[in-house]
Amino acid sequence: MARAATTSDAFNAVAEPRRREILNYLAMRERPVGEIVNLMGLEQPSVSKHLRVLLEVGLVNVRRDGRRMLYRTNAEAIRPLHEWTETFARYWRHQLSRVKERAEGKSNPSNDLEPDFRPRRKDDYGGNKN
Amino acid sequence: MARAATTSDAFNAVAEPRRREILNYLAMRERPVGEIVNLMGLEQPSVSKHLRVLLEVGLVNVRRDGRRMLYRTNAEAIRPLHEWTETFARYWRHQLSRVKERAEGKSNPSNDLEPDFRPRRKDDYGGNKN
DNA sequence: TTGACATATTCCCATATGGGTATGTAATGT
DNA sequence: ACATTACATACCCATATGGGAATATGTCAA
Repeated sequence: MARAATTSDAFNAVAEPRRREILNYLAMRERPVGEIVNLMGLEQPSVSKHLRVLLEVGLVNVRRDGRRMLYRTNAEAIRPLHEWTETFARYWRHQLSRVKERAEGKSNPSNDLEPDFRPRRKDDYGGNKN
Repeated sequence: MARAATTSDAFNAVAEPRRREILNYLAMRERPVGEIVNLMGLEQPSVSKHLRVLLEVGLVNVRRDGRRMLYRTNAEAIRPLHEWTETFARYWRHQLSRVKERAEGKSNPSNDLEPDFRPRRKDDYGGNKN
């Protein structure tokens, strides 16, 4: 199996930075595709494809206006993400105290391998690479 | 270019449902890898690989305990996601009124192609497929 | 040292990608 | 009907994937 489709849900759709950018643009007001193409330095087809993904997961709406298609962010669809992250809020509010303690000096010399994890390999032990 | 690496940021890392599941498990308390393997129906190597991704983007911490590795969610790293979604909160709070209006009957008969977008293709017009 | 246990890493492969280029299609103007 | 504008799709390709199986590494115990 490969990675899940970007259209499988909002989480996958917003994983792409470009799409988050688009959602930001389209949140304040609806815009035609061409305008987004100008705002971002991307080719029109790429923008259209991103919009398609966003549309499929319901993150944007469209409306036709003559030959233009006016897209707009459907904020409602972002709510599930907000709610999922919200369930962790109580934890980071708790962890604040712990993080502060640590910053104040009680570093744990050798235990606690933290933000940069461990060496991938102790040495080049000659496993057949590639 | 292909899709961005899952390790490029928290957004990409949490796009994978399994990883969100893991984050949920590890939020309440730290757990050894084996326990996660049992909780989810996955092989140990897969779990380790997911944990690696989460570790690289700082979504979890590790601590060694004998031969076991105890992982735990670092809620702090989820905050950026929470904040990004939060910027849309004011929009969905606004849109509520609009959505209600629509539900109450003023449907826009033919304009407004909405949650199911348009036909991909009018007919099979014989472009050389594959 | 040897063995067992707990994890991590490597190797495999099918699949979905995002970008660009080329082309199809819909709506408008003349 | 024809040209033009505004998008959408098709096609190509390099790349990163997630899963399983096999294997390596690290730690403790006897």
